[in-house]
Amino acid sequence: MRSFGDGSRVRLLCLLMDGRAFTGKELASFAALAPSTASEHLSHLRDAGLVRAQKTGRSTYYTLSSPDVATVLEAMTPLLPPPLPTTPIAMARCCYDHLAGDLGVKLAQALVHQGLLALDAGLLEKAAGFDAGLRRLGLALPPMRPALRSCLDWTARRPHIAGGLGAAVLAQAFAHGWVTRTKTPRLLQITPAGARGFADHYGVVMSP
Amino acid sequence: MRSFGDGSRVRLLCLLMDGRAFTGKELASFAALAPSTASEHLSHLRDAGLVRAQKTGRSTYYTLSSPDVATVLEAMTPLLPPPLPTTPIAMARCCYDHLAGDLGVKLAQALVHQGLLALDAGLLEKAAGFDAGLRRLGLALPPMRPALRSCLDWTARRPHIAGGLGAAVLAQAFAHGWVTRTKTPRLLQITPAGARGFADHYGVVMSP
DNA sequence: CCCACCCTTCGGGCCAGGCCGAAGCCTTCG
DNA sequence: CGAAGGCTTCGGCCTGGCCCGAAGGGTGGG
Repeated sequence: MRSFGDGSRVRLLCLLMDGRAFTGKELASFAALAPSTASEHLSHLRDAGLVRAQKTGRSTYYTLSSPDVATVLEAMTPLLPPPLPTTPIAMARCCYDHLAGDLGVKLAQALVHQGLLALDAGLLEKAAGFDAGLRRLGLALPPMRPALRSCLDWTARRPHIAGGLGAAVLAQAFAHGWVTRTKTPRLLQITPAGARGFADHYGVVMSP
Repeated sequence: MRSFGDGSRVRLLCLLMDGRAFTGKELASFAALAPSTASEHLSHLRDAGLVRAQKTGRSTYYTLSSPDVATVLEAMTPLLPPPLPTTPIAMARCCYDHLAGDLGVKLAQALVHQGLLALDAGLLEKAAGFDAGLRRLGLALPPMRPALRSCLDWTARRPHIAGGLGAAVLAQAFAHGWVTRTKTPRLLQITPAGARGFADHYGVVMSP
């Protein structure tokens, strides 16, 4: 519980929302902490069961231990008055394991337009064409996860797709090379192939 | 953010999950704090926008400022190893504005059985008979809220109904006198009329 | 084999802030 | 008008814990 009250720890957790595994050194430098301090925080988070540590060679890789942790962080963000300084061009971000940013919001709108999803009081829900749409788009949902969660975008304050569907969409985008990671955690770059892919598949056009 | 890291503040917020308004003195005694300490915490929480204070006569009544706050607390609970000491007989509790405990879990199962809801990977979702079921049961959804959220019960670890539907069910139960509040925050008593009402309306029978 | 690198542990400094009791202000009640 | 009850502010204590630098152990590269 104490983990969610400390700025540095929340910063570390937010970095891990990237979904990738990071080494202690990387996390320390991104979070602007001395390696020793970051190590202490990460040990604490590990003991609290919020992150998982995996030793590989001389590095230790940290990941969030469960989507539940990401859920808490997501739930907290609408309450933080300044939504944290974000990069100016946050067109495409990943949010733990799904797409966010402008791209995420527009994909959600596209799926509503295609009849897979519906908007109810600002939240996304399954619609009649859900299963048929999945097949048409070639999306495979991971098992053992809620198929759909609505997630509010940090900056745009509009819903995008989380849950199993969100993970499937992001996995598809990576598999097709539509997006690539950048040096900045969580920030994604849309490739030329992606611009075509998102347009053809989903009817989404990103403004320059 | 600091608000979610301090045990006393979280305790105060959890008390307000009752959904009712409490005075500062009540909150202080329930949270085992000196009135001055509780006052400081509550001022802090008010400044952070998490609770709302309303002065009435010589008392100040506090409530959670938005369902978003309850969402964070709910999201945090699966992560806390000991799910907080709960009352041994937690047959019926309210969880901010909806029913939880055994009664909440059983109501959710009943609505699944009646075809209003469906279970997907442990989470509740709308099903085909949703709208028809609402009319049959005489439930009116409040506007401007997500109709359905699945919420994990603290003790039973099984989903119950939150969101607008959860609020409607609880409101109906209060209106019909099926449940009454007790001295313990959040703990509800099922009335004899309630035992009949839940059985007739929902087909739910509470074991003694 | 030695060095470079990474992580962790230890010691110590330092400050935030949690906590309380006392005092002050306001409202209500007799 | 005085007394009582409730909330807040203030002062002061004190602990928890955040942070860092230095030292120690383990791993991989040259």
